[in-house]
Amino acid sequence: MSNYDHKRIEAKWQLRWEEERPNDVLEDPDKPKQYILIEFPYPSGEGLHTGHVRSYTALDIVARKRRAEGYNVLYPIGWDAFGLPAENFAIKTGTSPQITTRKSIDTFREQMKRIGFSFDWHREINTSDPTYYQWTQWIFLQLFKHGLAYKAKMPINWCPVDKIGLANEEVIEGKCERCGSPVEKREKEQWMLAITKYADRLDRDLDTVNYPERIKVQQRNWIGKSEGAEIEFRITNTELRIKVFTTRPDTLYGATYLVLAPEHPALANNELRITNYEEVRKYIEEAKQKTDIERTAEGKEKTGVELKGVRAINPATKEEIPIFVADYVLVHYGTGAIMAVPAHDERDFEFATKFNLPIRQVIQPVFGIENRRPDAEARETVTAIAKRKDGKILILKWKKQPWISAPIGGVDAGETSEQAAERELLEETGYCGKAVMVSPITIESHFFAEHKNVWRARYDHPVLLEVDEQSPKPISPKEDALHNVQWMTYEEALQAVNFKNNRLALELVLHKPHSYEGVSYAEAEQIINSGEFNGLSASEAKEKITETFGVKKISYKLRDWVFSRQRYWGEPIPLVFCEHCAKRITKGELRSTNEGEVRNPGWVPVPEESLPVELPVVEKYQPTDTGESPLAAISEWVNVRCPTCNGPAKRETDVMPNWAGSSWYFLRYSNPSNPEVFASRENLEYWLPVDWYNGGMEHTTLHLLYSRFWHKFLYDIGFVPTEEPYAKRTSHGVVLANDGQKMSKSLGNVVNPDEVIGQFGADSLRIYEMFMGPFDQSVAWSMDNIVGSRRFLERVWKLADSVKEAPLPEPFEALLHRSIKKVSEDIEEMKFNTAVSQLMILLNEMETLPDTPQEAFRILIRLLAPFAPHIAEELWERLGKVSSVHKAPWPSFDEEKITLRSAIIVVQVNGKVRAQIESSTDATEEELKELALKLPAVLKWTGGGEVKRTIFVPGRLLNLVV
RNA sequence: GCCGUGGUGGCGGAAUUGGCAUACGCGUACGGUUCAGAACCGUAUCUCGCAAGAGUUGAGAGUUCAAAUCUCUCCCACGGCACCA
Repeated sequence: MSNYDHKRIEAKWQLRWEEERPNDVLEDPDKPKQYILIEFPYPSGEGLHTGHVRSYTALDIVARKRRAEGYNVLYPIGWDAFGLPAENFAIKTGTSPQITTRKSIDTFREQMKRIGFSFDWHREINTSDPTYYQWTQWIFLQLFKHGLAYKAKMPINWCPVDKIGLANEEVIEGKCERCGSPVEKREKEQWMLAITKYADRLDRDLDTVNYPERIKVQQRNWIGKSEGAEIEFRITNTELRIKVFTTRPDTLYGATYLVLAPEHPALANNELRITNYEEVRKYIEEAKQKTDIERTAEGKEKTGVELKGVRAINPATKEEIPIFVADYVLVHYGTGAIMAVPAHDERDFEFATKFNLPIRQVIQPVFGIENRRPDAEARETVTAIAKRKDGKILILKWKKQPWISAPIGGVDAGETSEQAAERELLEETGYCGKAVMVSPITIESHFFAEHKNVWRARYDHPVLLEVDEQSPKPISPKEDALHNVQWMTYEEALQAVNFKNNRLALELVLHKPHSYEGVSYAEAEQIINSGEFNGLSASEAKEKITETFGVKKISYKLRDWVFSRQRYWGEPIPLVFCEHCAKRITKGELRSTNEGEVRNPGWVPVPEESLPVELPVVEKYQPTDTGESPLAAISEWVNVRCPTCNGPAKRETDVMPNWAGSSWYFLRYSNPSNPEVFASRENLEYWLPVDWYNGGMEHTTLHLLYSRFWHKFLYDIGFVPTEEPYAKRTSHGVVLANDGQKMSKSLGNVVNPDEVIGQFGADSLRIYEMFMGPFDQSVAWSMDNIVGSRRFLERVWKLADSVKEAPLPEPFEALLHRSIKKVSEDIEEMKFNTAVSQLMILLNEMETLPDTPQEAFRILIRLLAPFAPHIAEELWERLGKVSSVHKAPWPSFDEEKITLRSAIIVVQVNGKVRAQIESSTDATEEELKELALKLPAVLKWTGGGEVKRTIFVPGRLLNLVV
């Protein structure tokens, strides 16, 4: 037989698939469905990237396997075609994005077909196609109508180079994500989407989906939910009140000053009647001019100005406390104002130290703290020891400075998951060791700064010893969850324990502080305490203090989505502004049931039947310096009639961000050419949710969150049948260049898949990309290693020559069945590298057989088919099959046949391998022991001595302890 | 600083209910084939040691008959977030 000629074979089958379209699917209610999805690419001018190939091949394998298992599989492809590169290219060359995009798409499509992906090409979509973005605009209008889109003047991140407003998500370390230049702040009218209204559900519903933990964690962090309270502070000389948000209402008695963000509205026109307003105004101006990097680049050095002539009243202590403006407080979080509790917050502590403000502790860990090492630095792990009512103890750890972030309930601050589990256990069983409100003492900050260990110094140091009922022994870290303890005195402990490695837990039993330099405890208690809340646990205190002085409140880090781009190459926002209607709505002459119109007076939606609002052809793509879209220059497009009053009106010239089209594309795949609706209910019900969605980690906080938001909204208004779009999400690692760096044009280390295909073939490329390393980890490309994959396929090719009707030898049959199992399971777990490895092992074994049994070879080909579809198809045909290998059912395995009848048992003496015995799998311990003790290799090490103990793992191992 | 992931031969990596560490592939060496080379085939390939043997999974300790895997104390790399009260 001829040599393996990948060019001929791949061309032949690609042509056949093009004609026969085996992967175009129709909805078939009688067949179970599988919706397999990859993130559709942005069709850049650079062509397909090896990273695309890795991800698409992986899910292609999954899709092909699912088809072989009898599922009706939807594996679609499309183009996320709006985006900056095409527009920037247009600015440079004058070539319209429409043209460059079309060209790029053609290239991508050709490249993909050369790799043999089993996409359903008849469902191809393109976000920049008017028949597609018509529906993007439609969805936007629904958001508008439901009051989730609003125009707001707000400081936005402005990139002076790209001349574009950026979403927070697009600002990386204060720099523009695209060009890396420092981002400025500008006030700009922007369309916003109220994603924060969905914050809670976006967080909560993560429990219902199958995403990797790290994605859930990242999303949760991004949403940043925190529960707390809003508390009002009265101001001395005005009627004004200032609201603060805090997660620690239990520390209210320790609030010794207030801080407002520079942008806080109460500061705008000296409403507070500050006597040093000039100074304050100057500070605010300075803060505004600072970019985000500058604010953080100054390190942790806090700045601020006291507002003279006004004071706030702490509602709990009734004390008058100073107010500051400082830029360490952010406007857009909480209420833009905080109550500062320096004793229990690092930042407040730092500020208070610098400005010499009182620091007042109000929370005390109950059972004290334990230091693993007596000389431990402040930032090391500290441990709280809690004693339960039944006498058992728990050791809880956190990594914080105990006197600054006093642990709430022992662990809340910075606890690990393990500790959380312990806490839950605790809460169930009930223990008496939560932090309590104590009568606090006031110390002056200068004193505090000099004596940081002062709180520790107040405790006595008896020793806690873990004691087994029978024999006392020092605490073993392994069993530190729950155990019986007794309490010993320090002297007793010294005698019972050896101090090796200081592995002795010192319990710092809580005592009332003895005395203080200058202030006795008794005196301190007189000065201030937590009043009627003394003695409560911190969590109880939170509840009660919130009830008494404020209201419960939940805050999120997530901010509303800046949805406007002053650009050309995007979906036009389908709204017009009508001066006339604006006036009538504000005056109340015009009533609208449309929440968007009410909320944004004068903004009128383009009627749905007039959609799409098509992107007009322009001559200049350059955005203006004032930040307006190039669309603003086309007066015949801008000037329209108002859909409501038919008066003169102007179109919105901003376009949508890239994220718009990709927020719902997976819905369109279910019904891609429907002119009536974005997708029919029927088709959505058949295909949704997406069963398996793979993509990059870089999209976890942007695309993934945005599309979940849109989906939930569409669910709420009754257009999609599921609350979550994706049942399962996985992510791929990045393919790096062989130098371990990111592939980039400027570094000249980009690998072009076309070249690899030319030299080695698409099948080799696919196999290599799967074999190169764990799918979810980054791997560097290697041109040297790819030959291994090529050789593997060549050997499969050659083996076909020796295929005969031949029986399966017994040990080989076991391997065959084990291989089916391994490959099947590995695909499901995305362990493609070991799946390929198993195929290699199987091939190696087959090569040692005198003849290649037909049956075994056919199974090999079927297992190989998802990975290397072309060669598999060709060999399948050579075996005389008329129908495609991709239509053949997935091989099944027999668990019985996997277990070998005989096995090699490892014999250890004292845990070291000394010999091997070949025996039947079901041999008993006694039989094997007898055999083993006759072996010279074993005798040498047992020395004929008595075997004290035997450990036996059936079918695997025998360990003799002498 | 916080959160997450990872650290195993010359290289990519395998092995996780604790049970033969280094599967599979690359590279390298030697041999075969060849006029020669490429390709291909075979053998070898963690370290020390002639060998018997001993050591080895980022470092150190612990638990165990047995640890890459579990526990503790550290170190390093990568990714994300970063004054979020």
